[in-house]
Amino acid sequence: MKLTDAKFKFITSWGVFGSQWGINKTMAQIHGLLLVAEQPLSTEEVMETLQISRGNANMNIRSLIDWGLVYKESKIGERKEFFRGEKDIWVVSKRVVKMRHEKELLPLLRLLEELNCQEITDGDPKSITIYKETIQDISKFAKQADTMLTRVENANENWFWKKLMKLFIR
Amino acid sequence: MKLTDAKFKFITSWGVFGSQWGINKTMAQIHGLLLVAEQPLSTEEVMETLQISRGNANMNIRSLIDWGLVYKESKIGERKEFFRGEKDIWVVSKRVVKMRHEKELLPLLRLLEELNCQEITDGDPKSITIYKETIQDISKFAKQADTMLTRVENANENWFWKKLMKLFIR
DNA sequence: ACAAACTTTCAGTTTTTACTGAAAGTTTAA
DNA sequence: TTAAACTTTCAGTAAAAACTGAAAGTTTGT
Repeated sequence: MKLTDAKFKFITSWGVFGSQWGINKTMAQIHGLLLVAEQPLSTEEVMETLQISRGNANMNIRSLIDWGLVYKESKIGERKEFFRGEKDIWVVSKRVVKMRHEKELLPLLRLLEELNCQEITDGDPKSITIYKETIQDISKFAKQADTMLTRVENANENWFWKKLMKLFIR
Repeated sequence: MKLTDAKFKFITSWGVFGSQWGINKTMAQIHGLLLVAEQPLSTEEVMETLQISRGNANMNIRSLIDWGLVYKESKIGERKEFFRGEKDIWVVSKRVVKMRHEKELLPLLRLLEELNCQEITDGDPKSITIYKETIQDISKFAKQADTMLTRVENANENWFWKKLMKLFIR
């Protein structure tokens, strides 16, 4: 098998996995491409390799930069921008965790807070109690998850895995 | 605020959060509805409450059953099927983790295994080495994540949080 | 100040995903 | 064995998400 073919296989699959997470296929493919690229690539090279339009390439590269998974670079003597993928997979996952934390858990916490504060004025008292308990349970859980995620986001790789592995070996 | 309104607010938002994860909006709404329902509900009641068609309700309820988030129940004297939501949020998350583990991580592990085995016959030796290292790093990480997830899936709630909290408080 | 080189935006289009509703299938009771 | 009561399926349709490409915007060197 040729190296190029292996890389293409990786990129394509990375796209599929990405789309199973909330990340769109092209965004994941660009990320995959930059993960296995030895040198930073230009927008043109990304467009060409993945056969996508300029707009598409540009938008998704921006997104990846927002996520902290790709960095903008310039080469001396070149006016074009080049893009370098974050290669440290631990850093990549921390960024993804952080993004999902913010976009998925924090809004839930806010909603639960709001529902917890709302006085329920109308309804069968027993039903109200049951409902409040349900919301309380979910809140408690969400808060614990929040604490844990915050800590993962600030953890150091070796320390994290070492501790975590130890933890699970009863 | 009326109890019914609060519940509706919860259900609608639960749908939004669901759709940010891979779960489709209606599936998440049905789940939300059954989370705050005191009694098991019939397909008809779900259809009516969420204003959705029979086919849609049926399909998504099946999905929820597959995920282990909803149980089928029968009431004596009633021919209809009723559906009860899993209320223990810890159980709910374990099921979701398990599902995502199977659908998202295992296929990645298989791909990486495959790429690791493939002999690369053609390409610059140095480039091949770099590529192999990249794949190796990702593999190593994916395997650790796999081990961890498997253990979470089998963990007991109190034990899990207690240990985890201890772990993170340096 | 100009224009070449490059990046960003966005209206229109394509692709993908989800939903409807009616028809087919299944179960139960008489 | 029949039919009523219920569940499932799926072809067609609607809604949502992603992509294209050309036009507008920006930066840089002379």
